[in-house]
Amino acid sequence: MTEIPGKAAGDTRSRILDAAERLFMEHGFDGTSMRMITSQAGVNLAAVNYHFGTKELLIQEVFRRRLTDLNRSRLAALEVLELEAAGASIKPSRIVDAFFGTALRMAADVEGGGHTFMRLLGRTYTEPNEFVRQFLAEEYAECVERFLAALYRALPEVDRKEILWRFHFMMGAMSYAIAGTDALQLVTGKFDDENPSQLAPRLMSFLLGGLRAPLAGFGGLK
Amino acid sequence: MTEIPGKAAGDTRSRILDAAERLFMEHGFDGTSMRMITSQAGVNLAAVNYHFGTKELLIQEVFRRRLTDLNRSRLAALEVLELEAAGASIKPSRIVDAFFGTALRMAADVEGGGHTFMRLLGRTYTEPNEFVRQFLAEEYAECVERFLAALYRALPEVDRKEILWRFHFMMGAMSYAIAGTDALQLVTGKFDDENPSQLAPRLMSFLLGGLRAPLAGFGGLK
DNA sequence: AATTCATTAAAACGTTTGTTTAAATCATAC
DNA sequence: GTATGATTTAAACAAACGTTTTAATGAATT
Repeated sequence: MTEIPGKAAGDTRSRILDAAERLFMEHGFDGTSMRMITSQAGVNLAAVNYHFGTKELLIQEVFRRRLTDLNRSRLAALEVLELEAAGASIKPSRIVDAFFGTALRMAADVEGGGHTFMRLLGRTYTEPNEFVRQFLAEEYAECVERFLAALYRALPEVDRKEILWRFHFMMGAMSYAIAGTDALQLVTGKFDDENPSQLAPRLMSFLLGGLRAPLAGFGGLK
Repeated sequence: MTEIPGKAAGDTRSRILDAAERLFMEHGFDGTSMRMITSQAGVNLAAVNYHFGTKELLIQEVFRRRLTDLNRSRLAALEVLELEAAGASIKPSRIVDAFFGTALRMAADVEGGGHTFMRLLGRTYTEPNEFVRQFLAEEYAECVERFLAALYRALPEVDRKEILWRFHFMMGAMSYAIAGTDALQLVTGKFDDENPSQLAPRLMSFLLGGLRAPLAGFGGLK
């Protein structure tokens, strides 16, 4: 049971997960081979299959490792808000912060790997791979449901379908802001020199502006 | 030079491009094999290499075929606005519509393939593949530069860096809204039954709300 | 009718893929 | 110290990959 420095028990597992996380983020799932992962992790090729079974199960574990904590933190933040409100209505901005702000704070953790993971997660929302989509949906189901319900209560005068759309839009803006920093920086001449510390307040303000925007369908469109 | 119905000259090229477009959208670039493309297109395996050279050049052609028109339309819409204004300032909402509205109108064209392409394009913004990112950046450079300049002129009192960020956020919200409809629909119980006709006005209203949101940094943060 | 050039067809190329096998090595318990 | 179970290692597997090659087919020109 003694932890040996340099090569502790379970060290191989962690090394694989860390290497896979970074490589999946950089090259995608199909673009990352088992050999890339194991050589980056400094372990034998067969180690992935030994510890995780298959590549798909490794992908699943890469997500579960962090996603469980993320959504637990989100729900904990929401519960704090609900307790504080004590039955009264909660400001939508607080709810948005509990969901998106929590993710942004994780994305700000560069050293611990949270930044890498959030970039990977952002890309995965639009991942073609059916298996990954299915897994993500299940992992998110409860958390999203709870937050949507909270928003419905906080905005009782707004059609629920509209809230759903706006939640969708906010997810997109955040995912892309975290994951797609490479995309436009070539066009615009790199502007992430101060990333990601300045991202959070800017994005939050944008999201709340979008959430509060007048509903479509006033100018004749419907 | 006579066009023969049923199997016209260049028909093979188009069949390949159409099949590749759909398959890339569904399975990604690495997840789509040459054999998947050629069998879906009903042509011989060697046809892709004969007509396009390599898989990478095929990918490039899939994008160029539609992207050139899209950005041409965007720039044309912007020029109309600038001519109408005749030197006076242009409303930011008009500029946003010229850029994002044009894309959304293309995405609404389901039969002509514009919908498929825009979903592919949205996914590609966060594409890990270095080669694809580089190509997209070059293809977008001029158009983005022109629109950013227009927004700078329309909002002279706003720090240009802030405008750049918000443009970035808007790109994310749109890309995700078009490309990622599968992602959350599993969670939320599918809501694209009326897609994509209702998407455009809702998204435009959200984007404008975000663009007009008060800048971050009031509450002590900077 | 013969020739020419573009296109299509079938088969094979060498690599790389994820996974498995079987032997070697390790730490721990008896 | 010997046995045991977990882990690591090296080697090999069939399958799938993008691409190339060589021959057959097509239509238009001379």
